[in-house]
Amino acid sequence: MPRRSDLLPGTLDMLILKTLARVPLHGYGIALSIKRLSEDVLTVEEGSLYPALQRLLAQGWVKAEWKMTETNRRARYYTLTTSGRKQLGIELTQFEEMIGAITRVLRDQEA
Amino acid sequence: MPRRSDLLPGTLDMLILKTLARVPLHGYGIALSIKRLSEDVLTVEEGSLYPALQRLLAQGWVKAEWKMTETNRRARYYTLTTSGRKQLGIELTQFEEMIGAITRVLRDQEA
DNA sequence: TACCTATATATAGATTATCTATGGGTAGAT
DNA sequence: ATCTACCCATAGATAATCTATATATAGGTA
Repeated sequence: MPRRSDLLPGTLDMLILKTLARVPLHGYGIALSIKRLSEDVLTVEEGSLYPALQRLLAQGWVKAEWKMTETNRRARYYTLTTSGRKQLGIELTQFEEMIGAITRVLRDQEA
Repeated sequence: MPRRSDLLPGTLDMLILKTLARVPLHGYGIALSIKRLSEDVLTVEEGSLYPALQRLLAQGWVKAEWKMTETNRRARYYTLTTSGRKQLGIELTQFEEMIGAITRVLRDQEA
């Protein structure tokens, strides 16, 4: 059976960085944002989300800060760093190049 | 460091099925075709290609036959089966849905 | 002859990203 | 009191890809 993923593997970090490029958010909020903007097509599972945030922290692409939410809960807010913004640009470029290449292969007519 | 893949993970089977939907080919020919049509962006490594072909065989989405090439070599030619053609349709639909969803998340303006 | 390059198949093992499952905990509403 | 939505996090399983390696041959060239 093929891998029925909730995400296209390799795109999660880019999606998170892009989400944080708009506004700092906590993990749960990031997942909600991606779900809503994707119109429920993309679901970021907790077991994917938190390890991804650890990766991004370790790379220095985001920084984290504990705060209270508007609903009065402890939450860890993530903010994009300067190098994170640069990384987002790199990943967007690579992604577009990949999609362009895949599209060429999927086109019907031979070269 | 992020995973610098030669492919977007999760798309290889679809690319192979699509390639075989045009014409039966041997493994090496499939890799060349994808490389050329993608204009050298996508490189299918041997260690990815042959396991993928085994998967597709095991699923019954392709069948294989040993033949001689025009250059007089033994090669295993793969042909898309009926269920393989159906599977290709499924994967194309899912892929387009995913890309659409990712594009919505990557758009600049909030919903 | 010997060598080299392109053609061709295949597997073992490492790496890594994702998912499943689980655990902990709180605010506010019913 | 209980429930739902909100929040964080990790362990272990699964699966797809890559790196490295092995084998082999056709045809051209030094």
